[in-house]
Amino acid sequence: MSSVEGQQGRNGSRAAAGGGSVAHRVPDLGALELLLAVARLGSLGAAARETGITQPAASSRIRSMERQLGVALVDRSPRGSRLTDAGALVTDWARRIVEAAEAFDAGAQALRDRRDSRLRVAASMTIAEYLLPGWLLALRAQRPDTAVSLLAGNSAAVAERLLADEADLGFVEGVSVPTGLDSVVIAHDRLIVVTAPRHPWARRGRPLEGAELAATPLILREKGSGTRQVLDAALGGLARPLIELSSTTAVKAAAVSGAGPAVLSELAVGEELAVRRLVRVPVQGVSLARDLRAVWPTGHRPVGPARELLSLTRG
Amino acid sequence: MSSVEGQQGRNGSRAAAGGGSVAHRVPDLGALELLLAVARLGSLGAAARETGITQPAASSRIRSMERQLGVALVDRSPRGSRLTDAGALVTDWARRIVEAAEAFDAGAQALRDRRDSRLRVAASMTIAEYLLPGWLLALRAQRPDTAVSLLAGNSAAVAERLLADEADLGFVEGVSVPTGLDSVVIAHDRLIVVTAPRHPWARRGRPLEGAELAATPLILREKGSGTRQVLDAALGGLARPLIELSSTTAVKAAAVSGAGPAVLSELAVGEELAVRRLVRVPVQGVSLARDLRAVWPTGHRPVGPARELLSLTRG
DNA sequence: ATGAGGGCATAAGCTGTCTTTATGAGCAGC
DNA sequence: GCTGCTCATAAAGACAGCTTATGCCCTCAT
Repeated sequence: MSSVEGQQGRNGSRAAAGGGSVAHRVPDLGALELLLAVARLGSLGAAARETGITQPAASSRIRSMERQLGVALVDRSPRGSRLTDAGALVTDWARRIVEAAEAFDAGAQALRDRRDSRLRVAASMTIAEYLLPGWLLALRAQRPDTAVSLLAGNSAAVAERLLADEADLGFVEGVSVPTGLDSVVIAHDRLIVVTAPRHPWARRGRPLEGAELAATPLILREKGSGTRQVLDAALGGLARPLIELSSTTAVKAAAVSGAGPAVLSELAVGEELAVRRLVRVPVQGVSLARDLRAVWPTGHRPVGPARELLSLTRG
Repeated sequence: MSSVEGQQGRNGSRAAAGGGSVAHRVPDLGALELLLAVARLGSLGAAARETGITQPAASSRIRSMERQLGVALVDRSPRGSRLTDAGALVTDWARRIVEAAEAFDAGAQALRDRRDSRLRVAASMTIAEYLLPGWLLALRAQRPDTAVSLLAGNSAAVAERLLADEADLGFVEGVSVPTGLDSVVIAHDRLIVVTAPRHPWARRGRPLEGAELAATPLILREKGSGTRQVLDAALGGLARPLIELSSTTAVKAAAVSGAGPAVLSELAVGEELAVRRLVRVPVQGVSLARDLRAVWPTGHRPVGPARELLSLTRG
């Protein structure tokens, strides 16, 4: 059993208006990375070396993190340091933050490197938001010195870039492939109907019929968005909005708060479903699937870094 | 070659040589939170007020974030500020980091509040690691002033705490419910077989048979762990380890690196599957499902905060 | 048109945090 | 006992971020 000793109670719980910022209660990324290094290497000093600081700095940083969290994280001994049980748990949670930060970094770097990049990627929003950072991380692991640039836009914009030779590889979601482009399906996405767990639909026995879906006011992206287009097409142009929001995130938030059923990409709600913040409502008789495709100008099969990235996306 | 990989196995992200730690390339949590506030409120000044700093501080912070990333994030105008296209993308990525930080905070706070907490929770590792932070966040949203304490351990330890009245509500994963406890199923988990995308099994046509699974050396958690017990039971005590590792994370990392097939909880690999870092191998004829249950001492139905939390976990 | 108000930028000074260097102390194995 | 590993402590310096105090720009209402 995890023996977690609270250390000292310094109560800095100021109930600030509007919700206190999490930044003051969570160690910064450097500290979390250091903790991961300690977990992996089993020694403060080694972790310090790896993260490029001195041993006393590491020691002090870990200690102040323990003070901040009010929990002992590592068992120090003259032969090294091991995580406490609580420390192991904290480290697992910390790893998620650091992984998110790595994805952020990979993406941000691609946004920056416009100029001299050896691989220019154009992607639709959903792909750029949810999938590309992971791919870029994988690519970096294989080819650390490949500078990538990223341009996000809709399908038409992606096609335009490719045809103007301003991008080497594109990714689009959607039913049809823009003319002038070759493509390969790299994954499947699906729009799904979700509700808050206590919504009546969350407990329905039988799957939802298309007609029922079309007849119910839904939380939707605005007209013109990719997901809305797919939905409208599937329902015959008849989706009834309960409210229209301009970002996937806003739609999710509204659904979570129980405002009503929402229709969203499976990619966007994986986390929410896993934790049951949202519940999936089965649907019958309507095809809400869509392919995710890699695209390139007809005849110009991807080569070099583009091929590398392409192969990553398919495994 | 039995286990005892200790912490070494935790191979999260190798420090990229030359690149340095991600912490230096990613804005700190405060800056990301500020960016989210700007996105939401449409004004630097308003975001500053909400995050409890002055307008010049916000201005400078956003600016230095833009400098750091090399991308313009915000379109300033005398009527307010809107995100640029790149800024919207960056904000979406940033949101993931902040959400992970919020989960971290919720969990960490529960580890700390041992003493005077009004709700004492005991949970098995998998649940504590993957689900509980989300539940705690939801609980905090409903009842902001409920101090929660968390104790993580195996099923037996959870039962022990409950029976000793050292915990109000427990969560266990497993086939059987410890004696002396009432329980309710709150979710279903399943062990799944995963491989790196280029492993031969990733492209098999037909599902794997139980016998085949039992005959193949697998990357596994050490004997005695919850997942290992379920697997052994399902296969008839016959799982053959290729290597045994002491943490879910280590198993994942080994599988991703292509060392072989691994067996893991569905909960642990949601993200990896979504991004195709791992591929699920269908299995036939073996029941790898397990229930996740909330448990409490027989007769003592959860009341107050415990009931509240329980109802959250079921939706 | 003119003043009020919201919104953002700049400059200067202060404060706190994290860092390094330098040192001490505990434990293992030869 | 010596060497090598570990971690802890102390003192001093560097840097980032904050605040206060301004100023400019634009829009809207009078």
